[in-house]
Amino acid sequence: MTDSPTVNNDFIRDIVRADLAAGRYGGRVQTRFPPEPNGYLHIGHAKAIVQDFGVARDFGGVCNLRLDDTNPGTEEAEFVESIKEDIAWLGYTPGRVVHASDYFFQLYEWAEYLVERGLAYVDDQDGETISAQRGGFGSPGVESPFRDRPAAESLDLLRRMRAGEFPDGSRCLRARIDMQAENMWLRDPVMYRIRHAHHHNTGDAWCLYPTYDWAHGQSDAIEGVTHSLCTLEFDSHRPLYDWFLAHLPVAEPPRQYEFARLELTHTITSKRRLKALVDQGIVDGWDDPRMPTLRGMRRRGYPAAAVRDFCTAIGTTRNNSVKAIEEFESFVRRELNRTAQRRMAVLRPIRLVLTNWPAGTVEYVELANNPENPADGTRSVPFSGELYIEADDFAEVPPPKFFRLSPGREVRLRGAYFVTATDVIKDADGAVVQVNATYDPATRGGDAPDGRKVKSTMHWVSVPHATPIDVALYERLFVTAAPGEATGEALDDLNPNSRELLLGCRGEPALADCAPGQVVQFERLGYFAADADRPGLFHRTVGLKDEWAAVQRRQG
RNA sequence: AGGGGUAUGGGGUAAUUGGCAGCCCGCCGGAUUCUGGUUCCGUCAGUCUAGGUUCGAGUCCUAGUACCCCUGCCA
Repeated sequence: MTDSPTVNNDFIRDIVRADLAAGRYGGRVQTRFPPEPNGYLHIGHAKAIVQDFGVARDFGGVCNLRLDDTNPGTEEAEFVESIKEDIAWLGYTPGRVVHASDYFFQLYEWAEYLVERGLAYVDDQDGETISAQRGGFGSPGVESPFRDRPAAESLDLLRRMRAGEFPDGSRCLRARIDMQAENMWLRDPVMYRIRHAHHHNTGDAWCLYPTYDWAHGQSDAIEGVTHSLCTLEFDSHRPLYDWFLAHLPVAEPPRQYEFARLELTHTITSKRRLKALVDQGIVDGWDDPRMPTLRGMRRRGYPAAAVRDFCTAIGTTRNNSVKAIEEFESFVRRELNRTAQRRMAVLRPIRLVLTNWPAGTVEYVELANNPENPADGTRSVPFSGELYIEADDFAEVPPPKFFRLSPGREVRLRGAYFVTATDVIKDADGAVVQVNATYDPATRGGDAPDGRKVKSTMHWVSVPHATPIDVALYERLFVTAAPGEATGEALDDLNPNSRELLLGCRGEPALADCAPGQVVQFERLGYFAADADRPGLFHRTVGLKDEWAAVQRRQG
């Protein structure tokens, strides 16, 4: 390929800088984000969006949103709105919102221009024949018998095609390039196909629709795009992109640059496979929190800033690679740690009774909403002599390096008191159902006047104030494959994920105040997002770093 | 089969174009801490293979190997 770009983590900006320095495009930078409106945007698109809009922003240019709607069979107006919303959620504003179909007329004029110059011709053969004639890798193609028909004849036929005289698939317009070319896309590619179909934007004005290759570069040129960024699979299309523009009256043609698409472990970023999950009812829809769609991630509580930062950090290269989902999660955690308020909730409760607590007394303790951000203020949480604590926070026989509650040991209940376990009550099976303890009234607020320390602080919920809340837990982010696909990982991940589990208890009045979509950190349990539509339902956004894994390891 | 692209610690990604292989995630260890979280510090570990050029090679040359993309009237 010509001018293969240097590879580094931001080679596109290097190119733009060089173009600017060379005075190309009059010092102007313009990009575009060109999704086909046939599905919802996902994490893979986020990388392209961050790249397209980011480059424009960094160099004082604009980035248009261009709906690439050249194929009326697959595109629906329904998706156009969602695409606009998702881009806005990510924090970007298109310079203009345009459609490839806005350029259908100009495209058609340019097609006649090429026909008149003998650079395009109408082929009367069907698709199967054309495909067979294209040849294969290492073997040349066969020229169409219509390749050398007079320009006037092609022009006449093209006009009649446009007028609707011929049925679908009966003829097509082809660029007249080179049937011997090593690059398949140069073997007289199809420019126009006949489709008597309704188009969401142009209605019934056309029965002739341009292919991607005929529409894309030309749309870029019409719009004033300078740097046309796309994914690596279009690398082999670039000579065709350049060929069209070289033969059209375009002064300073845009250039196409390709980068690797984003892939994540434990995730699918194939529109086709995501659609299968939706269609088969495996997930609730495109905005199911398990989906790697922008809508799914938003519902799951991923901050847009985290998605943006991740896409920026992974850089833009020409290396195919699969990013670890853990790295993405680390960006989500970093952002959420700054912004999410803290709340207490107990996932697997065990009862803790303070035997020396004055019966019937309730106290309120003040807790910081977010130690990372004091401006978030404090809240009052009810405390009583009957509490739930995390079952894992108590061990009748503490293993080595276990610092939390066990008989005879003193720990702190966050923001409240020091407590010391005295004895346990077991059920018929010998399982601990209640831990009895005493509290030290002098330690109110969580500090001992005599300066003694405890090795652990634990979260708790007052039993009389506890309320169950729903939490949708996901074992791992998203899903890995559509059902029935032989990846070996598929449904195992999905089954436990899709269940909604009861998370224990709610003791915090402020929990009820969670706005739809708000993310909180439940102490030591992870980050949870309040569902936008169902009050009282929380989705697990991400766990804390490595969650309990480190604990398990230490405990052997 | 032909063409193109890409190979750097466990996972990613840099290296002023021939000059001390750096950074992020992760792991492990330490310090701080009202949660074993956060924050801070530190450790571990890498140039696909085989030759060659050179004072010096991740970088240049030769020959291999592996993976990705390309024969839609999809984008």
